Amino acid sequence: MTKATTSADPRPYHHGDLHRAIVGAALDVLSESQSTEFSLRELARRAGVSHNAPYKHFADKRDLLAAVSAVGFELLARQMADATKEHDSPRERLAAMARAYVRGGVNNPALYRLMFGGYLSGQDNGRPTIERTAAENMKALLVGAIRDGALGRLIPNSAANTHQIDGAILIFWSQMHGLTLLLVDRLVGPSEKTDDLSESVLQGMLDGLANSIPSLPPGVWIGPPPADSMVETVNLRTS
Amino acid sequence: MTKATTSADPRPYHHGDLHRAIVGAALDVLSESQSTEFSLRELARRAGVSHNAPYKHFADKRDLLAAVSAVGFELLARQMADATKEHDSPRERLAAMARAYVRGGVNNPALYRLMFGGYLSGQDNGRPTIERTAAENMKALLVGAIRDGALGRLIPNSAANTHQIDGAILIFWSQMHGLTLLLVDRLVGPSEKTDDLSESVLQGMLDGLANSIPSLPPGVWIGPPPADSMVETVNLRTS
DNA sequence: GGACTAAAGTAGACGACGTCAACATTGCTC
DNA sequence: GAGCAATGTTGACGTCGTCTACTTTAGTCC
Repeated sequence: MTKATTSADPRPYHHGDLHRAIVGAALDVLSESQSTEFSLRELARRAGVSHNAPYKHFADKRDLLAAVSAVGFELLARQMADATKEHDSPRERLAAMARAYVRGGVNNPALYRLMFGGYLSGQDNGRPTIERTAAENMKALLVGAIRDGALGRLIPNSAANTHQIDGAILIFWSQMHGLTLLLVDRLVGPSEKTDDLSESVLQGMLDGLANSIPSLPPGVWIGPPPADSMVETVNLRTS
Repeated sequence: MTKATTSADPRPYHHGDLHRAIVGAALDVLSESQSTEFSLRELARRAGVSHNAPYKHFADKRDLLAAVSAVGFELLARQMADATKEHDSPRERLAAMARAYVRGGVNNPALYRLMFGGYLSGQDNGRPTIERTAAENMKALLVGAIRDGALGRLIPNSAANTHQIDGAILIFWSQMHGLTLLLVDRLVGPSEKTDDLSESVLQGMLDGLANSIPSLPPGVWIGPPPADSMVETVNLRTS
């Protein structure tokens, strides 16, 4: 009976959904302060909870950051998917995706940097699973658009074409990723022209891809690394 | 006379060149731990100096990080310049630059992330001067290669062509920057194929640029933002 | 319906960190 | 050779991530 359990106590001992509340607070802080260096304790404070409560939901700070990052990937994928809905031609769908992608990064640089900045992906134990699947989903969107003919011709989903599609995706993704980060880091600007820049960079890229899609060297992967490439870093002491 | 000043004391009270020593220690830690989260105190320890000595040479941690980042830019520019020396054709010079650029990032991800990661460029008071000039130098290298005909034709240095060159640089830079970061974040791999990937991505890009160099929208800048674009964020209380 | 248990939250401690202020030592200048 | 500015040291403060031990609550089983 340390605190009165009077009828209208607004704060019960148990929060109810602290996991979601903490992630939400992190997203808030991220977009308010635009800095990736916030403290776990502040998130707890915002959620109206003791500084140690989050540890019941996240193993450590990195774990929390991974959850936030995963939400970021989902958000971005949704924005890209939504953007394509308004268009029919594959070319325009891809362009809309590009705009949405770059815009997503520019609108919330801190979140984008968290997603791609590599607090995660530290070589000790690769990118957390929750994040990997979110990133995979995003990649699937691109595959669709390119296969449907964004490059001026259909690319049926055969084994041979897989390499072509991967080549195109690599170019597209790295181009947009690079543009986004240059904008975010203010090495290119101004960011009000984000859409124009996306469009002209995309145009230059498509001109190249329409002529020849470079075939990637064998053994290359795009997206989160395949599981077998991490065998040596996995915990082997389960035997 | 707190400590004996005996003849062969290996550590004099004054270090001699602590500034350089600290930056050097930071570069060491960065490439050893591959984490951008090292402590000022550890650098001091490595330099064999009290935890507060660095403050006589750097205003704060951010200031130190900026110095390290500037060295990173200089290093990268040197590697790019060296790489071009072995080649005559503009196309090959640009390709060598691309390889050197991507390789530089992949060989020291933590440093590359520090350079572009945005501890700096926080919107409070833009990127530190020391870094800006280093980044400008790097950009100048690209301008040279592209002007000299890397796209298959000479682009004389006229005012009209400036926009074309900037368009080409934007595409080139964001493409290589994006590829580098995808490799660094292990979203594309394996990194042993860095050179192959650089080459095929470069090829796809040049095919596009050879056909049409997109003209950038007016008012766009590439490289560190022009001084006048930051007027509003500058401290105005000096009046 | 009441005891038991596991989940969820709290309290307090620890060492490390960035930074500040006060002090000590040294090298340079007139 | 005195004085001063530059450089280094010591100790302190508040904050952080994380650990351990304790308390409160919700659900389950007889």
